[in-house]
Amino acid sequence: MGPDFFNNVYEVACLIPKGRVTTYGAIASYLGMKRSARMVGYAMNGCDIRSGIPAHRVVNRNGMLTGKHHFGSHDEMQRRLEKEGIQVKNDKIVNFEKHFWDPMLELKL
DNA sequence: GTTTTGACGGCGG
DNA sequence: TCCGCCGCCAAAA
Repeated sequence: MGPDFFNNVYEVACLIPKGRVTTYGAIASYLGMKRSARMVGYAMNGCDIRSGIPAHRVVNRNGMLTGKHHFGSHDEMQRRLEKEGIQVKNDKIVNFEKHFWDPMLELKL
């Protein structure tokens, strides 16, 4: 794990399996900053969409694509998710719980 | 320096 | 169930 929070966020994001998604809060919790979910979002804001970080797999706890405006076009995030087999309706992931990937549970450290 | 602003989430009414 | 307030904390203004 890198020394700074931002890099840790990026590392975890890259570990999200294709076709799965997680939340800002789950990542924050995994990094020991449970109450700083906003910082995770802020960190993702700093990441370049072209850097290869699958930021589209990170949504808020309701499974809503709140960060879609940070992608090239408004439907870019949704398109990427659907491309991985995740259905999105009204900016919300269908069967969110089913696709949810909890780093705390899968990585456990 | 201080103030505002979020890609959030928990809790109370 | 739905809605709104509040704590969180780093960056930008």
